[in-house]
Amino acid sequence: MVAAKSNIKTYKAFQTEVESSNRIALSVDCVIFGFDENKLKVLLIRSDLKKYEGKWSLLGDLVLPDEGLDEAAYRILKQRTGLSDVFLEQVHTFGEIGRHPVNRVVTVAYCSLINVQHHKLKILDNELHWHDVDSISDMAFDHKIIFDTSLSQLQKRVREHPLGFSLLPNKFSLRELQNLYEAILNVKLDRRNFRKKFFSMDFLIDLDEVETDVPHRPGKLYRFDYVKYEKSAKNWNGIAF
Amino acid sequence: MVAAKSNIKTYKAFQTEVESSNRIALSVDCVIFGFDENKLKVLLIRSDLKKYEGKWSLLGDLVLPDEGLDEAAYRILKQRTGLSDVFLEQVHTFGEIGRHPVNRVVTVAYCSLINVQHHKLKILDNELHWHDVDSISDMAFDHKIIFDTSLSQLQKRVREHPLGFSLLPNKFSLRELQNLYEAILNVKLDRRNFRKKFFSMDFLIDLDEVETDVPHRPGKLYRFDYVKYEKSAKNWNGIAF
DNA sequence: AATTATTGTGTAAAATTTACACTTTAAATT
DNA sequence: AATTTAAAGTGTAAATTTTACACAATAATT
Repeated sequence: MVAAKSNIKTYKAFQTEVESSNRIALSVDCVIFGFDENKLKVLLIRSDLKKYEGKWSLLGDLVLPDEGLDEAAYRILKQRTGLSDVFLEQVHTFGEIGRHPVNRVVTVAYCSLINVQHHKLKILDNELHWHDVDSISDMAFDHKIIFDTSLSQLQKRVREHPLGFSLLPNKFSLRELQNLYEAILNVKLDRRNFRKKFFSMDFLIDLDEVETDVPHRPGKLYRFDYVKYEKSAKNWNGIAF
Repeated sequence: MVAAKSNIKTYKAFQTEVESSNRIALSVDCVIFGFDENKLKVLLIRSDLKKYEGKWSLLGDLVLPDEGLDEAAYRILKQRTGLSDVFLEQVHTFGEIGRHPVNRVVTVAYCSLINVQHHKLKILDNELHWHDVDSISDMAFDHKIIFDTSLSQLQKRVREHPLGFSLLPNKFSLRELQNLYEAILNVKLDRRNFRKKFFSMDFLIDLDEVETDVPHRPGKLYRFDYVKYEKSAKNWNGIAF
């Protein structure tokens, strides 16, 4: 009796298949958002490719053979900003044929939110620069598309989860929080309704402190209660404005 | 005067960098959802790796050097189901070090929604099988995680956009539509409120036909107005249940 | 003709969202 | 010290959306 035709491949067979296919390079690009002077910013670097000389690009690197994708993104963040322990989320993977002028490079985009006031944050490289998100026109590679996708996703996420706090200093006033949301969503919000909404969710901790050095009545300062948020996040419906 | 130290790399330099790094293989895996007998289904194939013999896996393949990611996903769908022109959306990219037992393979997951009643649909391969989504336990590789991620994303998407229609025949009754939503979201919905909601959005076309061969009062049949949806999608707030 | 199973329909209460203006406070100015 | 300035802090009513809920109509089956 003849054995039934089998579809099962050995390891060897698979390995051969992988090796014989032309390889594709894999990179990670980070869209690093910050918030400063009431503006949403993104951290960019001058392109290191001659073709894109003078253009700005996202912070990225090839993924190392022995590191995961998230890991690669964290490495880039750490290298470029000195920060670890920051918000980081995969956004989308971009793999159009012609997206890189030299090689076939598929890139996994990550969105990161950092607090630019953080004392550890040092922009180590003078090729790096914080750009206003609304003054970005063209960029190197397909990075404008990646950036646009990431910003859209941030706008969506920030309505569903209070991620925005990652962009603020630990202590912040409600005005700062509202400015942040207005900057991200690019809308004007009603102050009373905004306050009502945020107080109705239970994760602002009143610090019993107030702003200093403001030329008017100072606002109270709060911090975000991550613990309470983690617990209540599931049964919260998001922010409607 | 000495020229300032430059950060600019030539094509050559980049190419060398890419080539010298150990390469990572890239694949695409499709989570193909269907809806049949009032149950949400997913199309799986018996694993072709000896290690996972007897386990089921998603439909995937290595990405070819000259094809984009979406393109690769469409190719797989076409090969396995005979269908083109179906809903397809990238979900997430999985790149943990040990996720593939033989090689370093990073995979881009796609979610696809197909109408299993479609006349073109032929499951060509008898290694393929439609599984109830709620009876899936372990799978080959990290495919259970990929599947869970895709299902969660589907549940979320289906509340924001009426994607569900892709899973139904062209003509459907409101009961079928509700069954679909109940199957995807795994909840019971109020019939009157469900109908109200769907009629309040304007993209059901009354076909002036009714179900046949039902042993009770037949329901009216509708079809989905893709054109109207495309126009009104932007200013629609999603489905709350 | 009666039974059966499901379709089709409306309304009232509850919850959420929106629109909107005046008083309070601290710093800066006179 | 009094006045000015700029933003903080606060409540309510209307509109909208969501939820809960029950009975008459219809076609097929008996």
